[in-house]
Amino acid sequence: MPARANARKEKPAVPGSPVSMADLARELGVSMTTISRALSDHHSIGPAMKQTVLKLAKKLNYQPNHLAAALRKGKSKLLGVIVPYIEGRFFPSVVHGIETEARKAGFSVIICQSNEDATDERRNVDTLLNAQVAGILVSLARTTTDAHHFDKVRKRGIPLVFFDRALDGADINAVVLNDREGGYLSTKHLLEQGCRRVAHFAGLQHLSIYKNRRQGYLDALREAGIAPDENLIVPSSLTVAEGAESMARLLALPGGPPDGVFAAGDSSALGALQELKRRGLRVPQDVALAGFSNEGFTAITEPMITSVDQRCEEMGQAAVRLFLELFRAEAGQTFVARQVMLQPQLFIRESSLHGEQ
Amino acid sequence: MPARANARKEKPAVPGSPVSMADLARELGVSMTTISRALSDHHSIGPAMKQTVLKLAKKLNYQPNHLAAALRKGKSKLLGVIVPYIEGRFFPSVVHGIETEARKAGFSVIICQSNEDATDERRNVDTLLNAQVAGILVSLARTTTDAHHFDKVRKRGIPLVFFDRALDGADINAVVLNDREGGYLSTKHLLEQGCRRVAHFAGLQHLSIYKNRRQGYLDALREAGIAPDENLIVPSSLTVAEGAESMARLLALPGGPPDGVFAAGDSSALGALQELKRRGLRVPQDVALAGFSNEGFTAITEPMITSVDQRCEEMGQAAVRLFLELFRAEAGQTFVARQVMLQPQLFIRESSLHGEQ
DNA sequence: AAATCTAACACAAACGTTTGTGTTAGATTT
DNA sequence: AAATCTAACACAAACGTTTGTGTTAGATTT
Repeated sequence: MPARANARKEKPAVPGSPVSMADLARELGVSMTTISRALSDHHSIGPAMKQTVLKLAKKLNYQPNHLAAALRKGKSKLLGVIVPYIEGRFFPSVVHGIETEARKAGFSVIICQSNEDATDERRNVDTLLNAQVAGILVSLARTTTDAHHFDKVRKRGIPLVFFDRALDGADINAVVLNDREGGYLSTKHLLEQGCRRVAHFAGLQHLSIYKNRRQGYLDALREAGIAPDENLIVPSSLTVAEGAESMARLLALPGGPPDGVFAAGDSSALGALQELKRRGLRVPQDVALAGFSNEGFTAITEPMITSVDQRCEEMGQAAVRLFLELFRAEAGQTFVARQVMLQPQLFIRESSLHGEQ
Repeated sequence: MPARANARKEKPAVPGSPVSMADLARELGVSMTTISRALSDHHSIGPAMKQTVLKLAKKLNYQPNHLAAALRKGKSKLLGVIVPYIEGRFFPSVVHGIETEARKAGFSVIICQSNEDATDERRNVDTLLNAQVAGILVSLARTTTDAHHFDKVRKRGIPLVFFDRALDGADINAVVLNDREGGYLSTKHLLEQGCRRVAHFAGLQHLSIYKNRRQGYLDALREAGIAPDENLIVPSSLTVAEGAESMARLLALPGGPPDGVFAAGDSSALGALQELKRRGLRVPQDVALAGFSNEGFTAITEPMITSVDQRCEEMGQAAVRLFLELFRAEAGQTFVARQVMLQPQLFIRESSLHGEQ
């Protein structure tokens, strides 16, 4: 038997429990230091010993305990993600992108839902901090106005990255879509197709994404020398039902119906489409339509609906990359907060193509 | 100053770092034991002391370190979930159900994607074990045939629950949909609508879900006294394109076209619908259609497509509940493996309703 | 030949909890 | 009045790592 070092009480390995570094050390008659450093490829361990340790680790099926490592190092390999909900197309796709990109860097993602509720969101933040995550990626709940619960995160020096729905201000890290550009491209396209009275289903204006889409719409109008008509801008919750309803109201407008609609959400564009078809109006000949989000169903309806793609997966990836930069720069000094803006892509489909019909 | 107990080296609290139990103990001049037990409402701590500790914890904004607790207790509050991917309707909804239910019980969920790849799945299992999860919920990758990587999980005594896509065998815990019943209900409904030649788009037969849907189809035919016609059973990857193609082939059948189709997936039903419309055939008058999964688009197409709902969220919830039972019974002896079977729900829509058209 | 360097390891403390086992003072029982 | 009990705390080890600081033997330099 070789001399056994650094074993405080020389316990035998208990068969059922998973094998630890102590087990490897005992087996080889070396210290745990050597095991730990051999496994992490430290320079002070000889190549022969490294081989021996690696081989034994494989043979005994040693599995490192990340919890213990995280506790000691003060840094886990967990990445927290808070989304309003996991449904529809957008958030699942972003999460997909996040998980894929995070795993490449060796991080596991813990996912939380805020259910669009600020209180739940606050609880989520605490949960993630208690789980000692290395960073937090968050898309704000609709009801979040007070953002004090994120102060804790910064105070602890934990990287915080917003995606899609971010706080205002220049001192935050965020990945967002250029919603203004999306609104601009969409409206400009409708105008190029010959529309002169383009209406807009506008989302809740206290959310910047909807404010920006509206601004893009206005910019495109101005560029075309068309004065915006307040009657054509309809505040909306952007549901299917409200889309249909808004469409009906627009058709009854004293100034005449619009010849195009840019909806800030696909569902409301769908509602409008259904309403138009019910009335026997043709899309796009009578009214051209464009939505936002590039939901799966936009390629299925008849006619298919033109829409703005939000680059969901790229957004997730970009958020993780930004986190990684922050994480790695941590040791350094003050990192300048950065906003990454993704460019939207307009998918032109039948609902807006006059020439093709 | 009160006497300070149990402080090995009497370190002052360093301002930047988060407050620990040691800080609370120092502040109150009691032992960490008292702090820990006061916070966990242990009976050997007096009510007055409990109040004092709780108040101070709140005042100093003490946040427990779950990692440390998990390390010491050998039990974390993390629940691992492995899904093939996070997209479409099914898996995001199940994950939604899982997260909601898990959080109620104080668990956080770590999510992994296998990308339908057995090797990734194996890696996911290791990752989750290394993260010391309290349990694993998994829906198998399509390519998984060898399931040895789950042996480790059992050996460690960690609850393992399959959902939707499970291994065969009676010694596993699983929550699945009664796919046979789904196929049966769907086909029976088509027969009741007057169909006599019902075709079936069948998925990959090595996956039990598709085998069972096919069996349900056969059962319904037999019950109606109709001999199954092999020409009407089309092996399919269930994509939109293949659905259209299969439909075209069926229409050219020497024995005449079918008057109904039960597709094992909604996308292929959509493909069939599109093909029929291209050819000027009427749905459901010429050919009635029913799909499977109750995807969002089934309520949007014209006509809307009849489909079987898979109870995605209930499945997630049921999987978590089963995990919790296993988790809590752990201390006890052998738990008898259980299979929970959810009953599918048929959503009848225009694509199959002869009477209504 | 003495002094210095380097490679390759070991010591031991530390991360922040939890918990089985003392210990003490006061209350209760005999 | 002595013995026993209970309430309310403290001691100290432990979970499985990581890491700054020794220590030693052999190689290299002066």
